[in-house]
Amino acid sequence: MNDSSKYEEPARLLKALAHPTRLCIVAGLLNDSCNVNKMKECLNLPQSTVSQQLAILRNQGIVDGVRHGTEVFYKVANEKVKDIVKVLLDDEEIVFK
Amino acid sequence: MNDSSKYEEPARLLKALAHPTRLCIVAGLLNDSCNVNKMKECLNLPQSTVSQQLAILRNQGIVDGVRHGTEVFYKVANEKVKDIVKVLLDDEEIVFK
DNA sequence: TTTTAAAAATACTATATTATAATATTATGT
DNA sequence: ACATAATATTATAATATAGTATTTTTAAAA
Repeated sequence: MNDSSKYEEPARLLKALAHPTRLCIVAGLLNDSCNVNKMKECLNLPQSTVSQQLAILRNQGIVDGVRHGTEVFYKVANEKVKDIVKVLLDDEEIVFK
Repeated sequence: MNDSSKYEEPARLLKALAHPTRLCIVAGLLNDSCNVNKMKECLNLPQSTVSQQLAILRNQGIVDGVRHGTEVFYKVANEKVKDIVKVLLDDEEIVFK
């Protein structure tokens, strides 16, 4: 039986990843954590845009952030997502710098 | 440099997968090919809906179909996608029947 | 060549996503 | 308490996607 309700959760997960900015964020966090300001510089996007994309990733448990003073450092919080992104991007080294 | 144009193609691929029906179709085609009518029965969706979702998957090279008479048999045409879907769905056996 | 079956394409409404400016929150330093 | 820096939230206009009835195409059978 191919009850499609079974696919709703995994589809939601993929959907959260399926955007160039969000994919770039996750790829950049695969190896090192990073704060929002640095991301926004690297991505050349307004802070609000980056925060919104981070919220979408957070809502799916793909990333999570820890606050250090005024900054929040994000990391990838889902191992399955790490594997998927590595397969998708051919395991290349990606870093925010 | 985290130039996000680099992520546009892979994001498009994920986006095509990121829908319960399309994910279900791809999962169902992982091991065996299938024609549209059988899919539509299994999925309990109108033929036009299934064909539209197949068109989206075809446009990203995720599936392709071969015609046998009036029927078109679809299969997964992208190895990376197979790997991603297996990781995502924990490698479970899925078949249209 | 007309009919029938299967699949694809079209048209169109409803809904969702995207991007970003503006505003609010949270934490720190003065 | 006030100013400032970093991040989050809200509001909203533009654009994209979803679902499906209807129409068209493709191929086979009568």
